[in-house]
Amino acid sequence: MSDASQPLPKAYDPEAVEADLYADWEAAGLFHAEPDDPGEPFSIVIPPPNVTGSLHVGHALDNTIQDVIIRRERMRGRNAVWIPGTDHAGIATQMVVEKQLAAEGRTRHDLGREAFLERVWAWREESGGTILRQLRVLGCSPDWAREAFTFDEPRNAAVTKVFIDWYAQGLIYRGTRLINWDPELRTALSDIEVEHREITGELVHFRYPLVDDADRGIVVATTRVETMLGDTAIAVHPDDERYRDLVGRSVRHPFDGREIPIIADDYVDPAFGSGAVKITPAHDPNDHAMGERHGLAMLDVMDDTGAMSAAAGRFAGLDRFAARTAVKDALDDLGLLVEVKEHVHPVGHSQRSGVVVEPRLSDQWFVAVRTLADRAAEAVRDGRVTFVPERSARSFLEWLDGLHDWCISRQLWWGHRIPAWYGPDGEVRVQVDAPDGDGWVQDEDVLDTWFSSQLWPFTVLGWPDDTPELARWYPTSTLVTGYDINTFWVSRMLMAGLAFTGEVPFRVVHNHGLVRDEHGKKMSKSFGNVIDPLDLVAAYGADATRFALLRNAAPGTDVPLAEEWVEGAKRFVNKLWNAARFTISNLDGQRPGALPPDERLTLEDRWVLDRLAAMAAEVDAASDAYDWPVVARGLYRFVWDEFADWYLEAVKERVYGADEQARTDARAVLAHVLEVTLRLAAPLLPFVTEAAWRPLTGSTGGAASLMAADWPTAVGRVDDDARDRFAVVQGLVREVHRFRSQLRIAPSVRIELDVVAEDARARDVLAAHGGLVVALAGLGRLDVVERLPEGDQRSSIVFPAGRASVPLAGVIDVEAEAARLADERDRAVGEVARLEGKLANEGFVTRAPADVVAKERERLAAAQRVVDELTARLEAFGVEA
RNA sequence: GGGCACGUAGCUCAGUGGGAGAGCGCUGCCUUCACACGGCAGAGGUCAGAGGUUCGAUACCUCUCGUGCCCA
Repeated sequence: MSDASQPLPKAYDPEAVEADLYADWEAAGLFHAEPDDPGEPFSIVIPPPNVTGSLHVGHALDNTIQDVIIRRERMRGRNAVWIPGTDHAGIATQMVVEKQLAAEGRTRHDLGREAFLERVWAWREESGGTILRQLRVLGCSPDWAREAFTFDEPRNAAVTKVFIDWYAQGLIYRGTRLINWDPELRTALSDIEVEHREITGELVHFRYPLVDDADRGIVVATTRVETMLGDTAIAVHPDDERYRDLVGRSVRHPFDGREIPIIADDYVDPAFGSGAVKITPAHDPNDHAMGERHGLAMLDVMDDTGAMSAAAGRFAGLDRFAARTAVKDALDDLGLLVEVKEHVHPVGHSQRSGVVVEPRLSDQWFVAVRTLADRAAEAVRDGRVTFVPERSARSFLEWLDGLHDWCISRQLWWGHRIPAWYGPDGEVRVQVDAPDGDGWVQDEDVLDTWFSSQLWPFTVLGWPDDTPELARWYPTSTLVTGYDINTFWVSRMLMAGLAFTGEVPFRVVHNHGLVRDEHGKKMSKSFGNVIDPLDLVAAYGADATRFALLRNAAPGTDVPLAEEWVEGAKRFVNKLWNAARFTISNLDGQRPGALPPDERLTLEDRWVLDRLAAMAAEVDAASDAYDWPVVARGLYRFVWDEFADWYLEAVKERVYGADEQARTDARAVLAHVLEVTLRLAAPLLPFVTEAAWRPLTGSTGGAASLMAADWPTAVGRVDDDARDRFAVVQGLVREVHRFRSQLRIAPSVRIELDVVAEDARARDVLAAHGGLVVALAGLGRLDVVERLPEGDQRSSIVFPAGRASVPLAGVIDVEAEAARLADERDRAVGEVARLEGKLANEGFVTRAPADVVAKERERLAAAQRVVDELTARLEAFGVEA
């Protein structure tokens, strides 16, 4: 651990401290919670990443936010637990192992189900869960002892119970329905595993000849012409004059001679294409619905690989895309092809394999979601669950409203096997073990991974057993996830949670956005703009990586990230480190403790305590609101612009001075402010704050870590008077700096100043704190006078609370000085004009609030003063006004 | 087509019914005893456009244009 006797390094070195600090926290048990620990319960469950995954920048953001929340809640004294784990990622994991097998020239079928599963488990033991280990590098502090897996034993039993219970309640059923089929992976998918992408394809118009009048036909348009092999109707709009006389008649299928009826249905859009639509109920969701309305035949013309089946006649065996071309050519040969146009349209792709999904009739298991979704929606509407940002709730509700039954069976091996048994006489039983008697065969399929992860918030706490964890930490407090996951997972947890526990699984859903590159582009390998969070940690440290992510992570808003911004965050971390280093090295062993009595606080002490109070209140409130950019900015501004830039500079006089009492008092305030600041920053920047806090407090780590310190509340003290008075000092100091810079006066030149104050307070401040101004502005002398000395060897500085006169005594370039004065005056003249215009407006003076008008009048007077002063000064230089 | 979000400095973003801000980038000066991963100063903006409300609009309302996302 850090050794307080060693001098602190000049530059903060994350690599030198992070691993040790993390190990120390973990060894001290600071991540672990028990249900009977003291404090109000607070719990978070991790959105389980795929066991196959490795940490990408989206995970880094999601888990950093969770870590910030849980660290703060621990410091607030809550009985806080953060439960980590992974999901078994049915398709992804199976694909990983199948790929390995393919490299050996084998398939899973060569191994057989049992051996294959053994192999997947072996892979999981060895390589799975990399991502959780990577979270440590980021400083994440979940309760590792409670790590869970969606496919481990306790979760397994829960999944089976849920399936059996829902089946008994009629909420799970088996049926032949149109589902999304992945012909590559040869499995069903749920609606949400289908991504719609805009594709440029062809809109093919072709003619179906009428049965009773072969010279006449009806033209239809389609982007998937191969599906015409499965057409069982032609539909037109009932009000469409063009086709009115055709409804009820039939067309003849050009390839197999079938007669296909022409029907009328409101669903048809007369304006699209020819106004007539071919209907393929076995291969299109809308057509399927129409087929059910009209009792049409369902003709399935494809097999499970996406190739045309025997039902496709002469096209049998062709892949669906080859068939598309072949059918088009065949129609052309028959003179039935009318037109082929380029057409951009959305096409469903498998999220897993990337291939075009085929809507297909199939025997699958489904969850009837209507009643579950309605209960979930109710919980959102009555506020049992709230969303941050609130607007997320609205689209969530709309989505729930349109939800279709959920296809939960997958034609895979890796996953929870469906507890359904088929008897020799066709009987179906849903139960844990095989029914008595011979000939019972278990369903071959497994359940969708989401079917188990929907149970995550309560199964990780021990459900269905009645555990102390469940009693204590359920419902969980906050779920942190990207808005893109609301439909996938949040909705399902809500439905399942309400169904099985009677309570919502979490009280708050905090949505963050997606991490993008610095121009808002999605990160993608093909685009080459992917940022690896582990590279960031290696180069800039975990704290800087966390800070850079949080700084732009407004609720529900995408998070742009660029490597150079992380570099910027690192500079901030270094700034904090050096402010701490300065403080600690000047304390001479003094520890943070009580502040000096009020009467011994100096102006800068009172000011910094006021700023600290403001920052602490802002950070606290913004943390409650999950407004991370405000939290990050609040800390940044205080540490850099207030504590380091002004307070540390101001306090040096006392720290380096000879007055023993003043030095002790200054040290006390310094130590106090730094210590509170470190506590406020600790959830965001756990490493650098801990590394500074230990030498500051003399802590040796372990249980006595900053991590375990109290979250500061009601710190500092609001002090408007100190703020106003310090502003007088700041205003003058800034103007002196400007003066120097514009006249190129070297810092070594000690400027001497005679100052006239505008009012009594300013006079009082300048008289009492002249020394402070002298130190901060690098002056040789400061005298507060009643009247400024005259003379052409002097120049003027106008600052918000007064005017100053500077003897130039030959050090000044007269031309540069004249230019400076003219520039200053022009600025003020513009200001005067603007304000005069405003105050000349009758409406403004009579209708605006009196205080606003008064303020504007004061501004005008001040600007006029500047103009007068500078004009006089310019005249002294011989410049005409 | 429906819904949501968003157009403010070169880039990424704050912001408020009454004097346009930050970080990065850029320019100049400064190696002053916490920090050159630093200090000080500076340049840079018709706050997308048009109407409306108001004494006053970057902010509130309407429309237009543009961008992104979700759903159909």
